[in-house]
Amino acid sequence: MQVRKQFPFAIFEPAWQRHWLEQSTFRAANPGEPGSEKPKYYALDMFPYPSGAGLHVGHPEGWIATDIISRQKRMKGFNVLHPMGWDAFGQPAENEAIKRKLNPREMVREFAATYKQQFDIVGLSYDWDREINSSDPNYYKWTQWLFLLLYQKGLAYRRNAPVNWCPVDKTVLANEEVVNGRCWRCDTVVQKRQMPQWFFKITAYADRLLNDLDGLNWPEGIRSMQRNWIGRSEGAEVDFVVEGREDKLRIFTTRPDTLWGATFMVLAPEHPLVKEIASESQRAAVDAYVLRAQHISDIDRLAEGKEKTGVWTGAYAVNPVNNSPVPIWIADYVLMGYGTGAIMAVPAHDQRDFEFAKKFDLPIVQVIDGGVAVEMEAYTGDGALINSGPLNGSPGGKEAAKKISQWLLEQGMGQPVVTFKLRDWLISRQRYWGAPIPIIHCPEHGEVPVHDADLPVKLPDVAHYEPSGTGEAPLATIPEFVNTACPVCGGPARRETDTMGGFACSSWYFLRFADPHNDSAPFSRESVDYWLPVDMYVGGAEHAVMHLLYARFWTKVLYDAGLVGFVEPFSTLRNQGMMLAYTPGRKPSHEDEAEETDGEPIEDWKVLRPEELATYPKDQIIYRWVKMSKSLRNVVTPDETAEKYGADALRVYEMFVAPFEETVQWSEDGIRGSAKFLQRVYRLTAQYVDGFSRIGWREKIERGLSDPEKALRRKTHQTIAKVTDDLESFRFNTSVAALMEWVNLMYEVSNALPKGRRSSALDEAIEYLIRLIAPYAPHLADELWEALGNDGFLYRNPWPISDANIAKADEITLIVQINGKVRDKMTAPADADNASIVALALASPRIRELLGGAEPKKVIPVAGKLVNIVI
RNA sequence: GGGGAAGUGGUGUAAUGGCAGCCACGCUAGUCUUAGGAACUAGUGCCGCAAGGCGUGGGGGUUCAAGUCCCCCCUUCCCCA
Repeated sequence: MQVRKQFPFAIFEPAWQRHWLEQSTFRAANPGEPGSEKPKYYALDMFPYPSGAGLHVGHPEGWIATDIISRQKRMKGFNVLHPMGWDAFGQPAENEAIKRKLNPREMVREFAATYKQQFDIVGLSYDWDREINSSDPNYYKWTQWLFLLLYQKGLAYRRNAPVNWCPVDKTVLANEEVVNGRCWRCDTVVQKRQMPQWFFKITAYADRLLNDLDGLNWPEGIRSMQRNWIGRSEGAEVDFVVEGREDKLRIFTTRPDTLWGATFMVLAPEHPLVKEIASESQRAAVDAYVLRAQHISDIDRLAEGKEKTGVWTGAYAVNPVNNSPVPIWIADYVLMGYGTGAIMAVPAHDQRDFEFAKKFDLPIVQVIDGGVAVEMEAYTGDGALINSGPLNGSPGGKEAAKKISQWLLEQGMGQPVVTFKLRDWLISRQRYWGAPIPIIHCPEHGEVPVHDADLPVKLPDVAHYEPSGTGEAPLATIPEFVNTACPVCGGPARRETDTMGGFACSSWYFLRFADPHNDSAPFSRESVDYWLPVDMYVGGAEHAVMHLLYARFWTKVLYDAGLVGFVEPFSTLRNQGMMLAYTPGRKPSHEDEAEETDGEPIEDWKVLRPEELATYPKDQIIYRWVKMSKSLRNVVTPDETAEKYGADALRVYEMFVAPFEETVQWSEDGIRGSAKFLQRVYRLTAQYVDGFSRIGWREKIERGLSDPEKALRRKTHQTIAKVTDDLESFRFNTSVAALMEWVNLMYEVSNALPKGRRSSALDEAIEYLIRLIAPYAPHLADELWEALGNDGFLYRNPWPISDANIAKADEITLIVQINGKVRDKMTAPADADNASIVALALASPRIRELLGGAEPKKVIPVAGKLVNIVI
């Protein structure tokens, strides 16, 4: 092997990628095949939508991490499933196809091919035999089959419902897809519409989805987001009688313990009773207010700090616990869609009620003693109940709330209830590019599921598929698709023309990877029993409450149906951090502000277009760290980076630059360090390739090592342990630092060696270095492994095991402190006990001088570390 | 407003309650008879000639010992309202 100035990654990286591909190196053994007797490991990336915007260096961070884990697990003797596929159905793909005036089917195929090529450039070790595409009929056949499974279990149903309508994407959205009142895809303000829609009854699993979170090895942040999204709250429903009427007003409250403090009620303007109870004198004001509220979005209605508005209806209700009359108001801060659309207002202990009471001069009665009078703001803390009749003196809070709900039940005034914020999952989309919902509407038999044998209901090939804008699905305009026969009576019937939102496809794809070619079932029980659950799942945190919740839900449904034997699909989850780019921009101009459509927020910063960048005054350019994305024109691609520095350098750098889950400010300044490190590995190895013998160093290693060689050997075994540990806990950055330290020491030992001499300790280090670095820099490792005279791929060779006896230091630096400040350092035997290190410390001339004969008040020895002398 | 994460050199970062700053970037000086976006050597938290002192967003506390644990406050990011 020639020692070159620049290590020739451009030659050997593509060569090894070719070898791996040609020999199906990373094919996972199915149950029953040779290799399946090994323990299994399933490392999964969230499957991407292959966008035409292509990849940037932020995308591969997670893929590199799972790849490193996969490669290491193979070396540790696991049968590793590491698959990849395409989340090809859904709005993102369809919108892009419309914009580019392409057929989505062909577009996705083309983009997926590009992605695949980019994966290969980074050296990712996927088992491409298992590639899946959610828009392939062989895949969505089973998505439809699973829809029918949910339908038969009563977990899929159709009803007329007010839904989130995106006027730009021309379809409805699930609650989870509405972000701050806007469409998650195009950022348009969503509208409310009444339409018949399909739902999955995820609410039936709310408690299980909540409880099972506890056992998962997931980031706490994601689990808490799911808990908040599910939003379980215990409270009570209380009935208030409307004075002079039969009607009862039912309210929900999480604070039944403050019932005595309810001094008025507030109804949502849309509440059905509003019209009936409004008094003659108030009617005009009420009608005007109701009309006005219709034009304000939910977001604005709930906005914090907004001046409260409202109108008295002229009616009174009766507080059931003390029979006081309470006026009934309407106000837009109460929403019809939440709870019962009516609240009891307790101004003393709820801030919004407090503001309302102040504004309209309503009575405020304090019922929880917070130590001070409620004057400037509501008191929401705990305390003893006051002004609460029979409950005076007992503590308020959760326990009291429970007791009072029970008491309300006994009195027939209400009952304890558990509510969830979680709503049923809206799955209908009035779009073309999705799996058709396999239901037929028959005039005689109503909704009829399509027979299994008739699946898949194929998406027809059409020239035009743009959404109509009327809310009617594009499929409805295709008679050949719509008109069909009823599976029950054979009479004329119409197919359902809504398609499923993309999250249906991604709710089970991790199961299909276990058995991707099965054409008689979505997957065999045997395959999922062997491969699932996923041992390591990695992706972006943006899927916290959508995909991850839906996939958990489907898994539980499948468990109940006996199709899988586990209740949680992803044992361990890790999220990579965001990738930011330093991006030139400018203040918005007046033209920009004029361009903004009404209701759009005005950004305080605009990215500079390339043509602007050249001419814009330098001193007015404002640089910011913002998310890397095509639309901000700040993308750095993995291909260009790999071409410049090598795929291995890119991999090592992305792992080294920051802790895995941290946000990264991308810059090329550091990557040269990673490339340099790999080059140092290459050159060091090249120096000792001639005459290297794996047997040779093992025979000699026990004899005649110099002190530096012994130190190197210690470092070798310490590093093996460190890297192994760090990989287990996803601390890639510190593991790379440990490898660098070790290589630096190897150079020291090597440079001190007489020319032409070799050292068995160095040979040992080199061999283990190549193995340890293999998951991070697989091309370089295979190249060096071969250069050392070995056959085959490195991943078939075992991961090194650290020898604890060798790793153990026999000497330590003993720190001697006086009053906690370091005053002396000395070497001491590593196993010296407390008594001997105290003796050593006190014997130090420097310490004796500083003590000046004074008797220490206290001496604290910490064996193996330090002695602290207190004077 | 609620929930979560975080704040350490010029920069990215590292530190089972036990020497703050490992590793890397950058920078400074030097070596290699040309050149340098190469390689190597040495140095590099701040103040100070030095001895030494000071230092982990701010303020308290616990401890022989606090970046780390507790309380209060400030700032940034993410999620939910």
